[in-house]
Amino acid sequence: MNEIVNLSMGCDNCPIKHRAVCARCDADELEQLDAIKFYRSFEAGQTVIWSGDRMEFVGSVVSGIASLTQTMEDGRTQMVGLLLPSDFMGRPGRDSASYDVVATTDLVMCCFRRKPFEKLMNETPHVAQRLLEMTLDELDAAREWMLVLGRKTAREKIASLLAIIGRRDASLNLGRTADAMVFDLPLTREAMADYLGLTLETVSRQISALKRDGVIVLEGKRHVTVPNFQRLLDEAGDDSDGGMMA
Amino acid sequence: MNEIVNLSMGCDNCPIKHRAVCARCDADELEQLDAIKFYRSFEAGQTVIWSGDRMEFVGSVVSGIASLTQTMEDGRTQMVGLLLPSDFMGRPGRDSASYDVVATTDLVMCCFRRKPFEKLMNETPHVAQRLLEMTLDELDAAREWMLVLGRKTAREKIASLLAIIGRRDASLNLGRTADAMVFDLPLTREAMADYLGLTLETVSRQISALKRDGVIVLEGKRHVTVPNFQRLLDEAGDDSDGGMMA
DNA sequence: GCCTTCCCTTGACCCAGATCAAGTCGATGA
DNA sequence: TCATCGACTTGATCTGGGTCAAGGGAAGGC
Repeated sequence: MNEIVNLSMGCDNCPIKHRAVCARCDADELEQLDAIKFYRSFEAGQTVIWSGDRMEFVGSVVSGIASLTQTMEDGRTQMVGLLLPSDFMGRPGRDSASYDVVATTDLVMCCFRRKPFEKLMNETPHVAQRLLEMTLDELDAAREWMLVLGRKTAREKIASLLAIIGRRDASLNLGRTADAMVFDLPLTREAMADYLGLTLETVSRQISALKRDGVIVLEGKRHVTVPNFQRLLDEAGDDSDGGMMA
Repeated sequence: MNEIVNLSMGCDNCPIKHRAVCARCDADELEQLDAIKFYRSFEAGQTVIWSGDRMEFVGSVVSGIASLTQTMEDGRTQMVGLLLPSDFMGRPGRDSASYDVVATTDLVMCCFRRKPFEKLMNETPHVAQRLLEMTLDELDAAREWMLVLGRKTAREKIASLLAIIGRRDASLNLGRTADAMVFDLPLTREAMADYLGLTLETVSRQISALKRDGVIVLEGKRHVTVPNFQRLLDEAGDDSDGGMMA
């Protein structure tokens, strides 16, 4: 695909209008944004932009998941962020991408041409205000993740990731099933390993171990049930409920 | 100390006026900031604020270094940020601290009462604009650090940290000595370990190894000379010159 | 139906870095 | 002058997670 698509979608019925970078905009500002916006969709596995490439647009994830990764010359890679629906991609004021951005699932993005977007940001405060909030949240998430990467064991890392994905899913799918939590993993074992600073073999082994110990129940390779969420948090080494995600 | 101090210092001769959160402000805005500002100094080792404490002020580091650390219940700690001169502490809109902030060296901060600062931020765009820029830089630095924590070896981690400290020092102390770089480590071995996700013994061993291999020259325990900066970057696993810091 | 491919699991072995344990060095103070 | 203390170094040993290797199982193509 990688085509500009017409989704017959406007801002009115946009699923992320309350959380995206445009959430604070008034009708007039939305109109200005509308003039420079277009939708693009990507298939799972497709690269949205390569690190170092010129960045012609910035934008919001409407649906699906994208990952930000950094790569060393010798091929070691570390995922440094996950873009979930409503998250913003791109840095105003910078004209080349700092990370590889890859669609982890099928992905739809609401894009803005970069130059006009920057201009608009300087002229109207609401976009910049919201972007500051979102960036501060991302910074907190990144710092939370530094603790995971630097100090947690492999088992704790896996439990932390499951807790984050589970919590996010619970907040989106209003379905709060008493205390049994059910979700599908949106990442391959390899992507999880890249996120957690582990190898895919270790990820697989630790998931098997958590399953064996009854912390999680697996159906197939991706469908997860967490019978006792507090138990999962204990395994993650988190006090009470720390650990938000972008 | 921990006292409010009068440093007979105004904004005119402030050493960080070109890089701090107030860098974009005009005379009028500076005056408004001046009305809610005060200086505080802390001795090396003193805690500026504990995670979870109510945050009465936000502010900029004028001189010295502070560290942000996260701690798990069992005592494992991870440093998640270093605040260098001109860096901003505190999150507008949040009323309790998310991390322990500790003065790593003697420290002077230019503080603003939080509530009036937030109000001012909503009314004037220049502070918010600058804060957004700074937050985006910090986010990049945090992500850079995630690669270090997740994928680098102990030796590469040490080399990365030395490169960062050295580069910062070079940019402050205009003294760019051809290509021999000289600086003092502002961190103990333990603080380095906390930053790098290592133990202090491993830090000590790797520093000894880099010294033995001629990558660095040590005088005493803190004074470092880097005869060949490119060599250090190679040891850090960085391509060319990546790895900024906050 | 069968073959390929991708994703995942499991086992055997190894090593980088953690842990445990003694020191060394230099500053401070009695 | 000597004791103390904090910062650091170095050695011996252990172990969690990496590496290498061999498969399994489900989906898609021919």
